[in-house]
Amino acid sequence: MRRITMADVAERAGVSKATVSHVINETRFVEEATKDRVREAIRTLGYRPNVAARSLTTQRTRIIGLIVSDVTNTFFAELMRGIEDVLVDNGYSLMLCNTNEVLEREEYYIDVLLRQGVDGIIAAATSQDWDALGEAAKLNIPIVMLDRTFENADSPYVGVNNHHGAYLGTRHLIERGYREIGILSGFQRLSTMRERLAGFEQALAEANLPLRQNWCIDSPLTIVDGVGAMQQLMSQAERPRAVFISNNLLSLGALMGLREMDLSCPADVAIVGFDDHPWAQVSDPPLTVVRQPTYAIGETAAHKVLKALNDGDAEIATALFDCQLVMRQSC
Amino acid sequence: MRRITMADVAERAGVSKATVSHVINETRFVEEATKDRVREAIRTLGYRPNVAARSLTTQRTRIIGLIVSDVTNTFFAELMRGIEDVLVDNGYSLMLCNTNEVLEREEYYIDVLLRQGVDGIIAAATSQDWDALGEAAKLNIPIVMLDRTFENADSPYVGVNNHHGAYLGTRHLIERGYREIGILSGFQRLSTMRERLAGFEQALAEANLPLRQNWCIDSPLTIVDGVGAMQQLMSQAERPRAVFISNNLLSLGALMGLREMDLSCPADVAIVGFDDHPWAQVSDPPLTVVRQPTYAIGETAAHKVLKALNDGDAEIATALFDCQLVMRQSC
DNA sequence: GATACATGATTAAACGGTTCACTCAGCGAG
DNA sequence: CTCGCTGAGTGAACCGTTTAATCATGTATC
Repeated sequence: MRRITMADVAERAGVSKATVSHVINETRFVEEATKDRVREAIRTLGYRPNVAARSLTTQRTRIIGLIVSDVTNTFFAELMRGIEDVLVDNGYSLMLCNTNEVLEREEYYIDVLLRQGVDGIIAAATSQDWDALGEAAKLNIPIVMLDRTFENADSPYVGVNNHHGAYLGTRHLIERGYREIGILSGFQRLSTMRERLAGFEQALAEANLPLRQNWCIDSPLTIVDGVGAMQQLMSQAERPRAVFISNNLLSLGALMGLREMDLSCPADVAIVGFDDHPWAQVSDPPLTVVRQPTYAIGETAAHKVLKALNDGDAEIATALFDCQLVMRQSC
Repeated sequence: MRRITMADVAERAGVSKATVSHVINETRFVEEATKDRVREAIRTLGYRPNVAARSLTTQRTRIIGLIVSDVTNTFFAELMRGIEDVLVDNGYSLMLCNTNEVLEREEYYIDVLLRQGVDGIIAAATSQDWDALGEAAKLNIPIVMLDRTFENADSPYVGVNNHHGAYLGTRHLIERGYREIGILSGFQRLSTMRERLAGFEQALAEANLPLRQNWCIDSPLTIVDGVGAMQQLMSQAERPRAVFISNNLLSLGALMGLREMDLSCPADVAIVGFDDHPWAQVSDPPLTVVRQPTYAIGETAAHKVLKALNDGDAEIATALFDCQLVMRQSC
């Protein structure tokens, strides 16, 4: 069965293709009677515009590319939900690109998005410079940096005040009386991780506590790496009494690691994590965490791309949200 | 800056557009020397084919639409990861449609996917009949049902043997000596939920245990509803000593609900959940669950759409995976 | 009655690829 | 010498829209 095209509709309604187009897009005045005939034809024929053809002429696709590093991380999933909700509301679709934090895959995906001709890109990028995203920028495609950014990224950025968040969490540990504090952190190439480490350091410094390098562990942001990192930390001769953990996957891994070593939290070591997670309420122990307004971050990011798309010249500002300390029982 | 088109490449390489196309797609023999000139031109000009134009003639988009009900549910996220991994490997892109389990949104999205001209659809549908997906089927777009299916769905289905999974979980409770067993289940309109309930019932029947209606609670598949459902179950005069929970979000909610009521698991009530989750290992107590091979299910679903796309007439079979009981300490 | 101006719709040229049918040169066979 | 074939490449139609330019009609103006 041949696809129904605009020409079919035009013929059936006894008008020209142009008129059909104008009825559909409301781009010119068309007499009510004619409109009715067109709409009637559309309905009875079951006509559905072909977006490929449309994008070919309009040079727009109403697709936004979303680059994230790990969809199975609830943090990103929640972000996606926020983004997607505002996109649907505005008639945009979302093309998902999951990079697993590997650079080549990110580059590949950016190329795909450009061929696809996406109207905008929201990126929780794993790359740390303009090499990959620069291609998009050159083509004047609006980019919004999500969760992380990098030096010279002149695109708007939507995220949280990581420095302050980590500061908050660490200070909480200090206020609770802990003096020997370590940190589990991720790739230092990620701005979030650098900022959180800095916040951690500031809190220690203000309290005149020493920063011990062997208590600062960097690891990839996965659960298994979290297990390893925590065990590495805790198998030292002198071990910390408390740990600030910069990422929710690492927190989970850390909890598992402790279990394997038969250490308990907070008795043996206290924990404050970054990013809240529904399961953090029922874990053993329930985790004290620094929470980000994740869904709102997603929504905001989406609004920003759309804004850039609609009033093109407007300068889109970066948006930084505040974190919030959620106290539970891990310290 | 004007977009670079195929004509530019052709001119620069001193050949026709046709030749350029053949070089790119390897669709005819082209002399090595000519190929080189073309490739050189592509590189120096930074040419990137326009997929909209391409799809317009080929009538294919190399996009697969994925319909899921809740991206923040790790189960679906993991499914997505599996799907996406095989799609990238095959040069396909993924358009994400998150329905939040609301029918209208699903219908809207299906329409969007059809306009977009996706090549195939993988759907963890919320709809229970062909009303919504039928449109796609009529257009001969391959559909793969994911996780759930419905009566008369003649599309291939990829999921697990839910009946047996639930049976396994319930029997485990019985073997552990529990006699008063309830169930927390979801929308009965979803095939998964019906099948799990049936498996539960069979296990009870085989053990000659009564099925008490007031111990069978149905609720929407969200955490908060899980809290309510568990509390409803446990605030009865006579309450069960064990519960089989058909979904991971409900399990989490149940754990929270117990906590609020100051009941402990497994002392007051034992739990076996459905779907594993990394956090289930560190929850209090670590949850005994029926695990699905989630990532593999996703991969398989993706392979099936691609198969349908490549050898169009081949009959694509349904794939049912087995579940596995993961014993921890909640019973 | 001629001119100008709205009004509502049409025509045709893009948009950027793919692909079918065709050309052209070179070569071997009869 | 002609014919037919082969190998490499070209030309142009087409895919289904949007949109600028144009047109036909009716109405108001002078």
